[in-house]
Amino acid sequence: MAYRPTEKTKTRKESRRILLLNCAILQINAGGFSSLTMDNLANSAGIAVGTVYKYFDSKSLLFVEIFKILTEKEVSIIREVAIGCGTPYQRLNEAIATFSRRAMHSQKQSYALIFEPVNPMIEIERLKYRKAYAAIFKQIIDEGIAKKEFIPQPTDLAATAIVGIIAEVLIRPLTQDENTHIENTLIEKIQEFCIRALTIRQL
Amino acid sequence: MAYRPTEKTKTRKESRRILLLNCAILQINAGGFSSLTMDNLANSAGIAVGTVYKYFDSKSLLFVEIFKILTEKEVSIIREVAIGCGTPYQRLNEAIATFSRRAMHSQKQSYALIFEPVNPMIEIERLKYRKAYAAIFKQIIDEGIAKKEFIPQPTDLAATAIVGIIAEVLIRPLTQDENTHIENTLIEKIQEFCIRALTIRQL
DNA sequence: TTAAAAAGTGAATTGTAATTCATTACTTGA
DNA sequence: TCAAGTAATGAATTACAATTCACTTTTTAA
Repeated sequence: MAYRPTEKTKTRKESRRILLLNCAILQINAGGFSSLTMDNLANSAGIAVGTVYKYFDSKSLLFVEIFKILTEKEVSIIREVAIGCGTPYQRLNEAIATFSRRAMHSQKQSYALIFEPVNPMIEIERLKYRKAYAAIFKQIIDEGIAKKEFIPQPTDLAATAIVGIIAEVLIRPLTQDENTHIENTLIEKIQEFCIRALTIRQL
Repeated sequence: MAYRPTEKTKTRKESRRILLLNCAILQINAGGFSSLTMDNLANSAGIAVGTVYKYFDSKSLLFVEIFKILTEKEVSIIREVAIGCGTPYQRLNEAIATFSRRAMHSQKQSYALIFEPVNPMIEIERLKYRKAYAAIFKQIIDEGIAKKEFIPQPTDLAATAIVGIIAEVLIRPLTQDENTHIENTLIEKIQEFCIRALTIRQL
């Protein structure tokens, strides 16, 4: 005999949820996960703290959802490149370059996704994220070995190693915010290092 | 006309300080940095919380001191190996193996030192720690290039890459505590991957 | 209009752990 | 033995942010 949620309210609710996610992502891109509190999220979205809890049961769940949104996007972009055209050699180089370029263009975000200290729940997601990257590299490497472009080797390890190299060489230095100067030949150097480890070279 | 600290009291104070550090390290080895609170530290040392503050001005400073103790030890062990006898090739392999073996033998500790989420003050120390490792690898690689054992290449990057590889391939999997089975050929595989990236191979 | 349901509010509560500090207990040299 | 200085104590305080909840406002359908 009374109130029932209608299309209109459902739509409004959904768009508010998205607004909240967007505000949260903006904040994370500006100052990392540690800078996002339920209070400042409510503020920036222009609603009350209590209301945030109508949309997300807890901060942890909110964080996990955001983490998944951001990482799934990144992973899918690299996956596109990886299954694109070209030889395994070319696609590996392209995948490394794309991963690196994107990291350099949103430094705060990639630091947050790869390195920033987070709670255990997100740390679990982070592991999946890194594994997803490795799986992509592994596929390219397997194919490259099949085509005799790459040396036979444990491909799981090689793929994981590449993720480690990019993280350590390119993303970790972003800790020292801003002033870090990254040479624009760095990506090429990373590619060359990885390729040397993978390919058969002619003398 | 009265009390002055004597040798005896100074000695007692120093040994208590060391006791506290040891208790703290035990706790960290058992459950990581996150498991150490000022309360349980005081408990395990058998003293009152307030007393801990007579020895360490804050938890952050205590943590930094512990972090330095642990990492300086690790780094100095690898450094020994690195400046030991043998060709650059041999010493690189030995340095990688030592780093890896030590990590595998004290899993909780190496995870804590390399990956565990920590406060910003320790994160700064961690960066120095990783750089110290890289510096050791760099020295070996530079020498190897001079002796034509390794291919000329940006050695800073190669050294950092090796740290990234070991961290990602070997230490990060330790996150999933205990049950993680690590093959005992893993170290060899890491060595082979790194060597391929560095050396000139005969066909 | 109106009553029921849902959504929104924000001050108050809770949880957790670091840190303080008034008080008590030792140590020392006279 | 005593007075002065130092060390130890641990309950109370502080800090900080997540979370709750009694209350108000909005929305809907009869």
